Amino acid sequence: MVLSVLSALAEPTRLEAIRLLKDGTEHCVCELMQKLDATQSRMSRHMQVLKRAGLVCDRRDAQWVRYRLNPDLQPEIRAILDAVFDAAQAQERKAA
Amino acid sequence: MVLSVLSALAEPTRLEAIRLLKDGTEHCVCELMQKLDATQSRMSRHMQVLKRAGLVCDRRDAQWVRYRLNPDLQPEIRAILDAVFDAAQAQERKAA
DNA sequence: TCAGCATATGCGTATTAGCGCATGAAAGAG
DNA sequence: CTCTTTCATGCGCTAATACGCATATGCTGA
Repeated sequence: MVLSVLSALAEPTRLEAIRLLKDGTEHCVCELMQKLDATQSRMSRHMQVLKRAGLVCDRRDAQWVRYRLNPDLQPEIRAILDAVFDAAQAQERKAA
Repeated sequence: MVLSVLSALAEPTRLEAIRLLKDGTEHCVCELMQKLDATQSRMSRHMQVLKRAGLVCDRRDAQWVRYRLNPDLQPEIRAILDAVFDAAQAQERKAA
């Protein structure tokens, strides 16, 4: 659902998480919380929101849970992500 | 700001309002509330949110206030809108 | 089995969003 | 000036969201 995708992205920490995951590789929660300066429970819950929106999927790997961008993401949803980060980047360029 | 755009779009009535405004023409609040089955105050407030997000602008015309898509919308933001409605349309096709 | 690390979640709380109702404000008609 | 139409907004309520803290769960390794 497009609406749940938009709500999921409309939060700074979640948007940054997706930005990190957009490199296509896996990232565990502990890495994300460090890079995004979030507490553990906060980060975990945000990742649940992204998961429920279908944007990411996770995999248990020993003690860790590895999150990655959902590889089966519909191309149209992926296009939204591209447009969003493109716009964010354009903002940064303007600010500089 | 990309985040405020995403929050603004992450609500069904507002998203539909933008869809209506995407035809490029002006629409008054009374028309929008009829087409979107919203009360007057609800519709008005939703339009304020869209306006604060920079997505629409308004113009007083006699008793009416005509809303239209912000003509100075940054191309990158417009690209988000296109991607969002493209995805929504793809959803509908899948449902059918 | 126990200790320890990584993650999820129940719970309580604070903030925010969305809404209806009533009212205010702008503009036209008579 | 008054009445009507159109739209915005103050107020109060409710629901949803976000958060921290504490705890539970899953896994590893000694």
